[in-house]
Amino acid sequence: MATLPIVQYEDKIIETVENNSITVIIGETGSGKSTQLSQMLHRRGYSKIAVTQPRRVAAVSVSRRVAQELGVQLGEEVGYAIRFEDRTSHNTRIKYLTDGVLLRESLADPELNDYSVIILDEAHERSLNTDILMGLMKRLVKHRSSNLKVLITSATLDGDKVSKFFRDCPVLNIPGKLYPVEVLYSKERPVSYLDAALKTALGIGFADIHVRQPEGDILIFMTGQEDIEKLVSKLEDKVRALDEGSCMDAIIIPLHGSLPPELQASISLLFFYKFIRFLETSKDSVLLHGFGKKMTEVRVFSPPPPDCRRIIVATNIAETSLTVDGVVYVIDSGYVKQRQYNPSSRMYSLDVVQISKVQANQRAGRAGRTRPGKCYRLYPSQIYHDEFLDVTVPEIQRSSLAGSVLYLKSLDLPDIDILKFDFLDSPSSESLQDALKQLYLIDAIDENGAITSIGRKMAELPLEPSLSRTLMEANNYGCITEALTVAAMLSTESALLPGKSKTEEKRKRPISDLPDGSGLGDHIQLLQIYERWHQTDYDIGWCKDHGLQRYGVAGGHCSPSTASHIGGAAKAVTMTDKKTANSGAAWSGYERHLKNLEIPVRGMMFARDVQPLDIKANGKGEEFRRDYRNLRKALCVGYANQLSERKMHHNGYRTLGLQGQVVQVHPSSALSSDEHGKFPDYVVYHELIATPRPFMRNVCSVEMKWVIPIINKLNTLNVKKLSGGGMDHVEEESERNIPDLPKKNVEVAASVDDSESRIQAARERFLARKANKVEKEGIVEVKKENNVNKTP
DNA sequence: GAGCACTGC
Repeated sequence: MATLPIVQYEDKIIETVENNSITVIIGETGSGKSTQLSQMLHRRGYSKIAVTQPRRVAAVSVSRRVAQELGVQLGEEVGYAIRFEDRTSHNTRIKYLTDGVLLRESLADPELNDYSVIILDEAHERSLNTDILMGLMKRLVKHRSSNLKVLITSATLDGDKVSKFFRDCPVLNIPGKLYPVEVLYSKERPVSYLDAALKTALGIGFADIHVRQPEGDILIFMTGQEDIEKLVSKLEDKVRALDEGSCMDAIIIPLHGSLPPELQASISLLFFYKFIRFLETSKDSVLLHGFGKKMTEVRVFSPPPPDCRRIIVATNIAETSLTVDGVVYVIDSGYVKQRQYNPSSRMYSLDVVQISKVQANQRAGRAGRTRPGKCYRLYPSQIYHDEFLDVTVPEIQRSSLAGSVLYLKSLDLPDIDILKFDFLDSPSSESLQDALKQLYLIDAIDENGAITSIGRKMAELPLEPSLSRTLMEANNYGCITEALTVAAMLSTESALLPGKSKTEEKRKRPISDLPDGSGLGDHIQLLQIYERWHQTDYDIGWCKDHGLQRYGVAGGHCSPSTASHIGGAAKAVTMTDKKTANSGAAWSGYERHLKNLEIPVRGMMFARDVQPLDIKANGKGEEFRRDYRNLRKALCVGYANQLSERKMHHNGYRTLGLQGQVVQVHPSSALSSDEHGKFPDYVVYHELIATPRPFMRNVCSVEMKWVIPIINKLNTLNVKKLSGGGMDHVEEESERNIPDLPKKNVEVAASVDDSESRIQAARERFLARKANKVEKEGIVEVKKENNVNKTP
C-alpha cells in the first residue's frame, strides 16, 4: 500500500480537511483515493465516515478491500450499505454506500448526524443522486449543529468549478498511478467509425494494431449493440482471412449490457485465479445457467491462449462499470448513446452524442492499467479540444425530475424554495416546472406547491412517483397485491420481459399462449404474466418456452422465487426488510412499511396466496374475463400526469396536459381495439419515447369517468402558484389541449359517479363538440388518418 | 408495426 501515490499526501490532506469544512480532491485513476481517504481520516480519529459510490458493485468491492487492508471483518469496523443489503453494525466506522442510500438516510435524519465525515466519491460522473447530495452538503456544513467535514472527489477538468460552487474551497491534486498512455488522433473524422475502428484494429489504416504492435488486448468503444455485432462479425472475417502464422491469433469478444449477466460477469472474473483454475481443470464446455442453454461462447471464459490477442468491442459499460485487465490498446469512437428527457414534450429519446473530455480520458486510461499503452482516437485533436465538452452533461439535466423534486420537498428544508435550490448545475426552469405540474396532478403537492400528506408518503417509497401514487391508491381499492406486482414488473431489471422472438420462433409458439392483458393493456399483461409464472412455481423453463427473458438480480445468485419477488416486492419495500430471503418476507416487509407510514393495509396477501387470474368463475359454472377495474382505477390516479385521449377518427392519441402532443400506441402493446377497430378513448402510459415517431410505451385502458377529475385539475393548474413565486419568468399557461368540458357537465358527472348514462351523455356532448371543432379547424387532422396506425 | 447506452432507491 505504501506505493499508492496518495499516501505521500496524507499530512497535507489531513491539514486541509481540519482547516476547511469542504475539500475537493482531484484524484486520477489509481491514486487510491477511494480506499485510502477514509482510512486516513479514520486514523486521525474521525468517528464515522461515509463514502458514497454511484454504483453498488463499487461500494461492495471497495469496502471489502478496505476491510482487508485493515485486517477486520467486513460488516464490523468497515461495512457497506446498498439496496437490499446492509452489512454494517454498531461498530462500523467506515461505511461505503451508494449515493441513493445516503439520500434515503437523510430522509430519516436530515442532518446526517451519524457521520462526522462524508466523502462523495466519483463526483465527476455527475450522477443525479450525487448532484443532489452536493447541494445538500453545501447547506449542511452551514446549518448542521455538530461539526461536519465533506470531501468531494472529482476529475481534473471539473475541480475548479466544484471548488467555486463550494465557496472557493481548497483543491488538492493527487497524481494517479497509471502507466503513460500515448494518445493518437486521426487526421479527420471518419465517414464510418465502424470501418475506421476495423482498420485501426486489423486493417491497413492510420494504424493497424494487430499486425504491427506487440501483444496486448485491444478495447474498442462503440455506441450500441447493433454496431458492436456488426463490427464483431467484420473483425472475425478479417481474422479468418489473415495468413496463418503471419501474426498472432485473435479472439473477438462483444461486451454490452444486453448480454446475459453470466457472460458479463465472466469478463470481470476472467483473471480471477480460482476461476481460471476451474476452467483449466474442467475440460468440458461450461454450462451457463439461467437460460438453460449451453453457451457456445466458451471462449469468452478462456484466458487468451499464448500468442493470442483479445479484441473486446464494448459500449461505455467498459468505461467505468467493468474493468477488463490486459488491455494495452484502446480505440475510441468518440461517441456514446445517452438517454435524454425533454420536459416540454415529456419524451425520452436515446441519442448518439459526442463524449466529453472526461469520458475520453477515462477511456484512454483503460489502456494504461497494466503497462504503458496507446489510445487511438477516431477523431482529430482539434475536435477534442474545441468541440468536446469538458464534463459529461449531468444526469440532472437529462432526466425527469418529478421524483427528485418530491424528495427535496419532503425534506422540508427551512427557508428554501425548491426552484432556487443551489445545484452545481441547475436543471432548466422548464424541467422544474414540468416536475411540479406532474406532482400536482398526482396529488403529491397542492396548488400552492406545498407537499401534501399523500406526497410525503410517496416520497418514502423508493419508486417513481407515478408508481408510488398507484400503490397508495390501490391500497384504498384493495388491490395492493396486484399493483405491487405491476410496479415491480415495471421498475426492476429482473422483470419478465417478452424477449425478442425471431419470426421463426413466433411461428413455433403462437402468442396466444401468453396472457394478453385481457386487451386492457400492458400493465395488466405484465400482471398476468407474473401470475402465470407464479403458478408454475417460478419455472425458468416456462419463461424459456414463452420467449420471456428473466434478467439476473444483484449478482445473479438468487433462487427464482427470490428473484421474482426481489424483483417484485422488495424493489418497493425499501430497506425495511433487509434480509429478503424469500418473497413472503419481502411482502410482510412491505406491509410493515405501509404501516410505518400509517397506511392501513387492506386485502393484503402473500405472494404465494395470489389467486387472481384473468379468467374467473362466477360460481354458476360460467367463466368471465376479469376487467381489473380497481387496479386500472388506481393506475389512472397514479398516472394522471401521463394521460392521453384518442383522436376522433383514428387510433392516434393526444397527450393531455401537454401542448397537443400526438402520439401512437407502441406496436408491441397488448392493448386491443374494439369491434370497430378503435382503441379506448383514454389510456394512461408509462413513458413516451421519441423514436422517429413518438410512441407511448406500456399503456393501460382507463375510463372516461375516472378521467374527468383529472381534466378538472388540469383546468385549474396554475404554474405560477405551483412555483410558489419562485419562478421569475413563468409564462402564462395555455394548455390548449385540455378538453373544454363545461363546468356543469363535469359536476354532474363527478358527483353521480355511478350514473353511467349521464356520464355517457356528457361524454357524447364532449365528443360531438370535438368533432365539430375538428371540422372547423380544417382537414389537417383528417388527412393524417391514412398514415395512422390502424389496427387489424 | 418497432428497437433495446448505463446506473440507482
